Amino acid sequence: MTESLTDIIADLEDRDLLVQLAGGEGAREHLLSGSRTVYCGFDPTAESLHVGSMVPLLVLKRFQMAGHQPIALVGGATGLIGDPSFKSSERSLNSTDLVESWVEQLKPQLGRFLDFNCGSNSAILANNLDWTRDYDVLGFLRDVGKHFSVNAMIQKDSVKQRIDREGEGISFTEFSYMLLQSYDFSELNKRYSCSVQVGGSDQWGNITGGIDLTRRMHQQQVFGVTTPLVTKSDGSKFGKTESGTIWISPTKTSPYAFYQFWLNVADADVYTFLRYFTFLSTVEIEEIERSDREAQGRPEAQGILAREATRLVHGEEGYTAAARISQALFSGDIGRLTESDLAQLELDGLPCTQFEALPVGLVDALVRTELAKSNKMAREFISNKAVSVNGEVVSEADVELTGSQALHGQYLILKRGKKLFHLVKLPRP
RNA sequence: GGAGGGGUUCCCGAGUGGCCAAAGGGAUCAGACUGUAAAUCUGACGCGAAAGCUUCGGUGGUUCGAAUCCACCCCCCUCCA
Repeated sequence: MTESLTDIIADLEDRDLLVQLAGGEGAREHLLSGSRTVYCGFDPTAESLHVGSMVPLLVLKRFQMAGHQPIALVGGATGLIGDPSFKSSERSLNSTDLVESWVEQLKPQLGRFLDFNCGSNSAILANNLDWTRDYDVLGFLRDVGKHFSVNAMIQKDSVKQRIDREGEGISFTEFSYMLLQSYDFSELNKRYSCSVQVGGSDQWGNITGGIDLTRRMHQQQVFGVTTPLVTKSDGSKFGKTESGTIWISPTKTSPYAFYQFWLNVADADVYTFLRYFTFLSTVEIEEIERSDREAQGRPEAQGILAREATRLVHGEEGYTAAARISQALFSGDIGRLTESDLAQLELDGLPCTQFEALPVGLVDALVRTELAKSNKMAREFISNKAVSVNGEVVSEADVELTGSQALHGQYLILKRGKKLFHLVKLPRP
């Protein structure tokens, strides 16, 4: 498999996915002259990865596609400590049980992006708890700690605000994080001859720490590649919507919601995101951009991005289901949906609530379906003409939902605002 | 252990006895305009239909009345030991 090496660095540069190379001039040459082992770590800070983690993860995949061997590392150990990099305040520690369960949930998510069965550059899944759990304190301080200068560590940008800024501080626990991540790199170098680490640009300090440590402990020159942190043109935070974080896990964010997230990406960001989040070639992406510019009206790019990203994360089936729901709900005529269309929407993961009996006041229904947080909000939405039932705007707060309105005697589609739908299911008459 | 500073509604941040459900900004939500964009404008933003009720780290207290005063406790920060 090593014979088909491509220039991964050129590819990353092309896609604006390369922020910095660490480890000196030799990095590109190193990657071009042979199949290398490349690692990227993901800390368990929740039960699922979110879209923000996709950039480095896909970069790892890009390395594999370019002929290198990827190691996806789950931070079973580092997740117990907490990375202080560019965090404005100390975080509270999660229990070991919790972190352990998150590790188990992250593993399959990481795995699905990489190929574990492709010969010499098959992916490896590792957990840094494996080599830190039984490391004794004195040994660690003597072998690893001795190589770090606190003077240098407090100069790092990543912890500067925690040290300089009035009103903030940093515990020794978090301060030690860098030692652990650095040690991971040197350990992976020893175990797997891993010579490249990929990470977001916020990981620069931790990566260079690992490069130095590996040189000191094993006399090996290793390298780092940092990827951009995804930002949005309007300055708001990437990966969050009104309903919260966009997760990879289908139980936390349905494929439909995931698809909608990408579909709603701003024009100003969409071509950048195509480069970051899809495997379409830059030539294809430029072509999309050109044709969008020439056509007036709605660009194609969001649809393509949504399709590609959803396929990557939720597979072809997830994508078709998501696209099918979107098509049904946004193409207008909700009243024309057939009974099986509606049943399919439910199966496809449109949020759905079973009601036991009718009539139910509309205000009540909005609260029960979580389309409104409180009765007060529900009333406000109704009076703003933001609520519709089966596609018909309802502006009277005291309206009751009755069985006779139900489509095919069984379903009601509630809509709040322009984009939020909820299926209400009634017992069969 | 000592000295000092601080903990306000999602976030930042005013408020230092009644006019405070608590300024201002941000975020968010809805509407108009649109392309399920962006920008802009309008409105909402503790709960309640309302009367009213519950909030300003916690618990008690002073007072006709407390986010504001007092006591104790918890947590954070800075400096000293």
